[in-house]
Amino acid sequence: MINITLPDGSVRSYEKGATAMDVAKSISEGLARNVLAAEVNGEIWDADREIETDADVRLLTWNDDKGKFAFWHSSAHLLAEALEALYPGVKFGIGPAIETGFYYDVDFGDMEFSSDEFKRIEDKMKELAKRKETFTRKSVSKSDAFDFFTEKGDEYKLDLIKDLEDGTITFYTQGDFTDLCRGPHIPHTGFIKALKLTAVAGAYWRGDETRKQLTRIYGVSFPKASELKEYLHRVEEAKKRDHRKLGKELELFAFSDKVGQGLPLWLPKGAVMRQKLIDFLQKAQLKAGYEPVVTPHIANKKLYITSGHYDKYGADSFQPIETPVEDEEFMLKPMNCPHHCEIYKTKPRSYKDLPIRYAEFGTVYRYEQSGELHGLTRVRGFTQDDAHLFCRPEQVKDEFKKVIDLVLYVFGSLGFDEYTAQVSLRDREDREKYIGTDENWELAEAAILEAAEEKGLKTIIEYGEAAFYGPKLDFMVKDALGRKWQLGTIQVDYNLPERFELEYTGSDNQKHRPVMIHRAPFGSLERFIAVLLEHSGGDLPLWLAPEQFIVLPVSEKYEEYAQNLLDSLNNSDICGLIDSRDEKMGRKIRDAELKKFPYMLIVGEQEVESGTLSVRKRGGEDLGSLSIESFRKILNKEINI
RNA sequence: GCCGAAGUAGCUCAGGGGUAGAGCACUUCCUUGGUAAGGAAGAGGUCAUGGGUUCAAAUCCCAUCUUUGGCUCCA
Repeated sequence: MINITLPDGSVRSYEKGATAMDVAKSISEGLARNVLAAEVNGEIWDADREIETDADVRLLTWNDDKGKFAFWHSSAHLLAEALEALYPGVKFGIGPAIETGFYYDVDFGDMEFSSDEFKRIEDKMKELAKRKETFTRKSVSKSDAFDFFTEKGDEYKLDLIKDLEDGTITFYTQGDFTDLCRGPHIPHTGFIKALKLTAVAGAYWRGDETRKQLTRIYGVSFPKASELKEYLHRVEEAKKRDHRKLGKELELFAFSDKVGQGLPLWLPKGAVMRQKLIDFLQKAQLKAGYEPVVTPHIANKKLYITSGHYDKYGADSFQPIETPVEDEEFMLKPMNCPHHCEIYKTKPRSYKDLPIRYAEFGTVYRYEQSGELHGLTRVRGFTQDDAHLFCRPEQVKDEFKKVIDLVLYVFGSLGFDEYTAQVSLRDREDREKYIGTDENWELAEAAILEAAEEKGLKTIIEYGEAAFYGPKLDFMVKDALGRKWQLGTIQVDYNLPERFELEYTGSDNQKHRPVMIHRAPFGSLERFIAVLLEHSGGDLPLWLAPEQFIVLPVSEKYEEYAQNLLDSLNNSDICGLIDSRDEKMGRKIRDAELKKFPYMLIVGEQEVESGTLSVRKRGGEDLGSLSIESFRKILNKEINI
């Protein structure tokens, strides 16, 4: 007999070799029907894998992320089984579960694969699912595993086996399909009641551009048809918050083929909103001791040769602009840092001057691959809310902490409470690609980790994600569809001061090298606005809305009253307009709601007589009749963030 | 850049080898109104661009451009 301890602390006895499924059955039939896998002593197991010793067991269902993971991973196997049945000779790469759903990378050989095939494959998957095929686990030796896939002719699986340790290799079989797999899997394919293939894409084998590109087929699956329906509904709802759609509807920005791809045009309302964000941050930065500077959009190529950027990115950048007469070459500015270094160098610096903080809303241009461009989140011309801090080495940590405060202030003011703070360090092995000494890197990495720790920031550490010149701390926020984007960034740089030979005179009257910190709380205005739109669904906070209110006269008889109201409310912070169309109130309100005006001011006979205005908030809340003064107070209170 | 998908009126989209369609928006007229669409009439398109096939191409084929889902990249 063995003792199984459940999460609630209760202990039950079972025959040796009992499975998690047996445990579930002993509790209730209903639970047994829903068990997808189990956590046995912290390890995820198949529900039907025999337990030989005393163990802590947690049963996993659809309500556990790990249960979903097993479910989707099994769905990937089901996809592979269907593909093998429909396209004999197809070869398989990897087929994991992802955050939502699963994919499988496959090599169709010479066949061109398109999403037109989805229906056929889905039907086959459903047919196989109905057979309730069990997933059978089997341990195999490395040589047997080699033999199996050599005979099958699947070089991708052989490539994977090559890196596995003998004795740890397992196969899973369902129906006629056998895959190299660590598991675990759900009890049988019948659990998969609803599924949909969602996308097809090219993906390089092992993520390596130089290797063969496989066909990646994405899908989602669910234990109930209603959940698939709900999922598809959620996706549709998320698309309504897409910043590209909102940008068009709210007339914030546009693109033009003639201007060029990835080069956003800011329309009047978008430009107002953008300027408000700039003013907001500028104010906070002035308070925090930053000094604004301005630098040109082009610079001599020599500047980037000095900075090292030309060597690193020159070939993949917009190419130099040549002057008509002299033999000179200029580059479009891809970043502001070298310019700020030159500003630092305009006069000798003392240790007493540091830290120096130069800030610039600097527009930069980068040649991004055409396939990478995406709305406002990935563009070729964008404005960074950039600043460079020059400080003494012992000031790095303190400055870093102040920047964290500023980033959190910005995020807090705009309602980004769900972000990931990612510390990007060097690759653990490959250190070729980084410039600067090991010693400096270690100092910088330690400074970031300590600053984040002292600020109580919950971070995740990514090795190999550092910039080539230094480690960084990035703040990532998800868009409507769950894609992660980097917004705020703080980066330590020991390299540029070296290359530009920046100096200050220390208290010892000796020359010393300052440390540089790059930072941008928004990241770029473009990307920040994109993510802000997706989070707010276009319902911008009052202070950021391009137009705060719209006056809706009940008929043209009240036009003059409306105009007087508008004149007395408009000022530098508050701006509105009148809807004087010959339309009924219902229509005017509907249109104002669609345009996301924070406030609608209805004026008709009652208001004219009493000298008031009737206030409706965006979304429908009726604040009733107010005097102009009390409405102005409401606006001012809400706007002073 | 690579693998898929798409491009028809200002917007959202239907259609599809034989004279280009709808709804909304727009213009004019009627209506003078009270918290999410009042009514009528009108105007609006080289069906992304360039080639090809055909008696005939928006429709079929090829190329290019742009958008888009991924991959790789991201100073």
